[in-house]
Order: sequence, then structure tokens, then C-alpha cells
Amino acid sequence: MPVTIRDVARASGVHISTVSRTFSAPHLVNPETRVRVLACAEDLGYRPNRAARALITGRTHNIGLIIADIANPFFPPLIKAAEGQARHRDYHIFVADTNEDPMAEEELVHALAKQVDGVLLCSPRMSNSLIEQLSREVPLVVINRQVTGLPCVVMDVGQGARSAIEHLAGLGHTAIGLLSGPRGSWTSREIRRAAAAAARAGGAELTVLGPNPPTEHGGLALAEHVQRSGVTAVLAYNDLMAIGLIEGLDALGVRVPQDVSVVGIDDIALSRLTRPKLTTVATPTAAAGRTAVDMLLQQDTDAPRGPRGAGRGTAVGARRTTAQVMLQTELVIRDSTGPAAGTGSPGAVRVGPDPHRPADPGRPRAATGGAVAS
Amino acid sequence: MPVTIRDVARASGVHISTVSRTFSAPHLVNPETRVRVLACAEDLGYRPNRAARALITGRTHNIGLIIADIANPFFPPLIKAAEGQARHRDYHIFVADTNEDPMAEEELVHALAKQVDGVLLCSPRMSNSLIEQLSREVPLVVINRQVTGLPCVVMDVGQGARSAIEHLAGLGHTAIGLLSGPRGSWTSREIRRAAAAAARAGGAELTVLGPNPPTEHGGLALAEHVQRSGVTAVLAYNDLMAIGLIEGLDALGVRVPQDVSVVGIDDIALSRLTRPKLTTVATPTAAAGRTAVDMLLQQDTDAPRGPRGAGRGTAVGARRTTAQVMLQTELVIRDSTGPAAGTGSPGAVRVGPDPHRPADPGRPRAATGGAVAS
DNA sequence: TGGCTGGCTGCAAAGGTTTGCAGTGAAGAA
DNA sequence: TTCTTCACTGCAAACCTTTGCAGCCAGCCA
Repeated sequence: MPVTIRDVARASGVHISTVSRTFSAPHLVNPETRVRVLACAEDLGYRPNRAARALITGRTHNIGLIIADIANPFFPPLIKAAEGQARHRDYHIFVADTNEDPMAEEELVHALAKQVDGVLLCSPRMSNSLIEQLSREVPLVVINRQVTGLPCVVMDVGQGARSAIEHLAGLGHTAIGLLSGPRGSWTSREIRRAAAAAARAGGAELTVLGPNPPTEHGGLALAEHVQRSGVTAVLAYNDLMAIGLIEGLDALGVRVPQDVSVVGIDDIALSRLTRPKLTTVATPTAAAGRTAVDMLLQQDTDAPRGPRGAGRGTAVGARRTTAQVMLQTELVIRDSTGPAAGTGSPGAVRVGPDPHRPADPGRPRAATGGAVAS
Repeated sequence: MPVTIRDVARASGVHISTVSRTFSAPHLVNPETRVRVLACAEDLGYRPNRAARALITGRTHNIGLIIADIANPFFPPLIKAAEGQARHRDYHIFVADTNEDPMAEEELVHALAKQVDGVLLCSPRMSNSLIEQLSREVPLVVINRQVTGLPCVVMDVGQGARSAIEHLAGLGHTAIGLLSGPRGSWTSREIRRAAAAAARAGGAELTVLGPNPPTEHGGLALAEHVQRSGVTAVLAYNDLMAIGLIEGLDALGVRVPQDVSVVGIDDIALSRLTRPKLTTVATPTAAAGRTAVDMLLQQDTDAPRGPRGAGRGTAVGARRTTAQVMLQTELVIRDSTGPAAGTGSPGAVRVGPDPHRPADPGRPRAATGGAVAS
């Protein structure tokens, strides 16, 4: 039933190799023959069997994308960007979800290894050593984590956290809480480190709460804890937690930002729609997706694999280009942050449940990290 | 570099066919041999090449899942459920996103056809005839749309819309707006039909606004229109639009639910977190994902394909089991709906921006559609 | 002892494609 | 005219696995 290269060959009166070349090396076949073959192929609805092609070329033209949690709105823009970039280069992205489970991550890498040309590992929760080990099985690009010797693309959340803390300190907050993320998250560690340093520099005290699941519920569950802890401002691991926290605080009668200021990280679409609109650190997720695909494909062309490849010729462990890209982040100030209670900041009189600052429509002020590539 | 069946055979001193059988038909090989082979395989880190296997068995053990928009929080639970169910049966799900583009849908089905054993087409925007045509190329299960002759799983949004309209009419609303969804959406048509009938029956007038993009922005952009139209209640195509609309109305100084009641559809996680909490029609998305996978795999075992299959023996167009499953929906009443302005409903006095009804924590009252399978 | 059974294993074809190599024929050069 | 060149095409091996068939051997029965 499925139409193969042989059917096309028969229909157009040429050998299968000519049909093959019509698709994979058109310049090697006579223009007349080419159009005839193409016509027949079109006619029969022929499409090359990628599995068979992969068997011999060693290239599937597929890319695996392993995600901690598709339901986290942080990821979809990244996925879409990666898909777009891949399609652009005649690759397909296969997305898989791990439910934040390190075991599932490993299992998925194994399962995908033979069906894809490389894997994008997004926000991995497993250990660095395991990642390195897996990278020997299939080309890997790690997103949201730095692993030495492996190509990575990370966001400069450190700079983002620093900006956020400075922003809060500037508003007079001296007792700041940090809602940390899930265990195993590189990003969470990075945020914590930077926030601690910034708090010290700004004369504020940082209280770390966590680790927590990086969800609305994770934030909501901490509301009471935050209230009791006496902090007047909070930086959350991500927007989802920040939004959950605000919800939880609201239920307790704690007003944001009048009583407590809240800052998120990610700038998901939703953060513009909550009330109050969320102050947050915007991360360039789409750019990360695109970059990761590019890096993987680059790495792939550098060191081709497959039976006919010259792979054996190059020394094992030879100097590979393992670029580490860091993308800059940006603090977006909206309505969930305000002067510390009891602080006489200039223009601090704010009334009502929905304060609107003038001149703060989109992304007004920006504090950015630098872009580095090595 | 990649370890093949041949390496394992050499290491364990048997023929490759024995290795193959060790994995695909263990009962045919001597227990002693089996453990030895397995040990060698484990040792070398051997994993069968699924592409090569697919070439001969005709089964890839992959399932394609084509989604209109991953960024719409409606889909992730469905994706996760489908992935779980598939993994359970030793299948993998490959997710692809079409950006609500009918052309991309068709392209993706073609691209996936040869690499998967079947495709789940979720909320397709293309025409029925095109879907039927594509179903001849690869087994298809359609989600959120009824196509005669094809296995489908749909939610009973008609019943949901009916319940929503009845709820609104019961609150005294006589001028109700309907924010319809994207062009080409079966669900949108279904909602519209049911809502119109229910409005007529309930003595209310229904104003249809749309089609619209099914996003927050799609809802937000309609706020002014809704305000001008004079309706006192709105049913939106989905929660995202409802939330966007509420946001937009808020910016215009229109209060929900005091001035306008809003009902969504889907019951995405977010709807519990907005203020006011959204009244909405809950759809069983996870169940839909699981069911669709089951139906596809069922269909697959019924009519095996592949070179060695007995497919030729069965008459083309023979009676296939093309089940059409309808899953029931449920109206969840929260805080975004209230009595029509000027109506003296009992207990209608509501003050403040954040009304909390007693005894409405989760999903209190329920109006459900029936479950049908044919 | 001879024949049969049954458990296990090996052989080889098959699946759809790519690709190095060789062959063909025509055009151009000598 | 003959040789060379060149553009194009065909041949066949290879990729990795599955599976029908046949072979082998031990054990059993008569």
C-alpha cells in the first residue's frame, strides 16, 4: 500500500537510484528526467521513508526536546521557537515531558537516542555526571543549566535576581524572602546565589524558603509561611509561584504590593493579566529555543556520525566546539512591587486595589545581564 | 560507535537472530543463552534500533500528536495524559504544534505519517474532507471534532454550553453574548448551536461575536465591543478568552460579575487563580488524551499494516470499528457570574472587588452531558 | 537400533533508501 | 576516424533488524 521509491522508478522508467538522486542530489540528474520523476512521484503521492533513509545516512532529521513540564507556561514559547527553527532547516522536533522526574529524563534520553540526531535537554533535574554520561550516547544541548564540556544555553538569571533584589532594596525592603525552586534545578541555585549576594550588598536580609515545586500551588502553599516570616518582599523562582503566592496572600488578607511586594521570574504571558500585574524578570525563552537548535545542528555538522562518516578519523575527545551561550534577562517593573510598608518613599502614596503607574505600559526600565559566548 | 545487534551476538557467541529473539520473543530462546545475551547487551549498552525494526515490522511504536497551540493551557493536560498512556504501552508520543494553521496541520501529518503508527489530530482547523483524505495515509484519531467514518473523541461542549446559558438565564440575564472561537473549529460551531438553542428556550437573546483567536488577547480585544453591545452576560469559547475579556472589561471600569457575568469553557488550572475565580465548563481533557491513545492503538491492532501483515487479506473499506466517544462536561460555578444588574435575586447583595461565596471551594454544582459510545 | 519429536539455533531474505563505482552514449578534440 | 571527456544512469552493497524455514542434537519410544 505505501508507495516506495521502487514504484516511482517503475512509473518513470528509471532506476531507483535515479529517483533517489532526484531528491537528494538533483544536480546529478538530467533536468528532463528530473521533471518526469518528480511528476510521477507527485502523482503517486510518494514521500521518502525517513526511517529507511536514517538507517543508511545516520541522520533522522529529528530532534528530541525534553521538557520538565509542558504545563508550565514558561516552556511553550521555547518549544514553539525551537520547532520553528527546526522546521526551517527541515528538521522535526519531538517533544517529551518528564513531569519533573529525573528518572523519566534519563529514560527518555535513552528512548530518543536512536530516533533523533540530538536532544535538547531543557531544565534538567538530574545530576551533571549523568548528563555527561548520556551525552556520550547522543549529542546533547543543555538548556537552563551549565555543564562543563557540553554545549549549553542559559539565561542570566543571576543578573535578573540581582536586579530584582536591588529593585526591592531600592524600595526600602530590608527583609526579603526567596521562594526557591525544585531540587536539582541549576537555575534555582543560580538565583539563590545571586540574590544572597545582592541582598548582602544592599543591606537586606534574605530568607530562603524551599525547595518547592515550581507551580502555582507551590507558591500558594507558602503564603502562610511568608506571612509569618515577617518579610515585606518576596522573589519567587518563577512567575507561576509568584502568582500562586499572591493568590494565597490575598486569601489571608495580605495585600500585594501594599503589605508585601512580589517579584517573579520568566515573564510568562499570564503575568500581564493578573491583578496586580506582576513585576518579573523577563527571560528570552524563544531565543533560547532557537539558539539551542542552532547549536545542536552546528555540532551535528561539525562531527557527522553514521556508517559512512569519517568519524573514525578524528581523535576521540578532540577539541569540539562546546559553546556556552548566556542570554540576557531584563527586569520588568509592573504593579506587584511597591515601597516597603512604613517607608516614606517619594510618591509612595498608593490607594486602591489596582494601582496603575504612569509610563509603565510594557517593559519600562531594564537591568540587563551581559551576553557571553565562549 | 553505536553498538548493534551484531556486537552483542559476537560478544555472547550466538547468531544475531538469537539476540533478536532474546528481545522480541524470549520464550523461544534457551534460558541460559538468554541470560548470557542479556548480560552482554546490558554490558555493551545495547538498545535495539527502532528505525531498523520499524522498517521490517511496519511498527514504529511512535504516535504523533498534532496540537493547535501548545501555549494554550487547555492542551498540556491532554498531552501529559496521552504521553502517560502511551508510555504505559511502550509507545512514544511526538508532539507537534501547528500555530492554529491549517496548512501546517496538513504538512505535519505528511511529515509524521511514515515515522509513526498513527496520529492524534487535536482540534483540527482544516476541512473534514482533507482529514478524511489524510486518514488514508496514516491511521488517525480526531480529538475535538466529529468526522463521520473516523474514530473521534469529543467533549460534550454542547451540553456544557447549554448548562452555562441556563445558569445565566437562571440568574436573570436576558441579553447574553457569545465569544466564538477560531474559524474552522468544530467545537466553536457546536457551542454556538447549543447556546443559541438554550438561549431561545430560556427566553434570552444571544449575540454572537466572532470568530476570534482563542487567546487572552482575543478576549481582551473584545471588551469594548461587549460593553457597547449591552449584554449583561458572556459565554466565551474558552477560559483564556474569558480571562482576557475580564481583564479588558476591568480596564474599562466594567466590573465582573456585578456589571457583566462571564463564563468560560475548559476549566484550565488558571481559572481557579484569577480574580474573580472563573465560572466555567470543565472538560475532561486528560481523559480525552488517554482515550484517544487507546482508540488509536486498538485500531492499530485490529488492522495491522506492514509488509508481513495480512492486510491484503481483508477487504478494503471493510467494517472497521470507528468508535466515536463523547466525554461529558460539567459546569463549575465560581465567582465570575452573578445576578443580572437590576434583578432582585435572593441574596444578591454583593459588595467589594472579591466576593466569596460560601460552600463554593471546588466544583460545587454540576450539570453534565451524557457519555455516548457507538 | 532406528525413527520421531521437540527445543533451540543458524541461515538468509526482506524492508526502503543512499552512494561509490562502473558503464553508457554522445559530444568534442586530435 | 579515433580517442577523450563528460553528463548521466544503472548496479549492488550497505544500514540494522525481524522472521520463516531448515538444520542440529538430544532424548524418547518401539
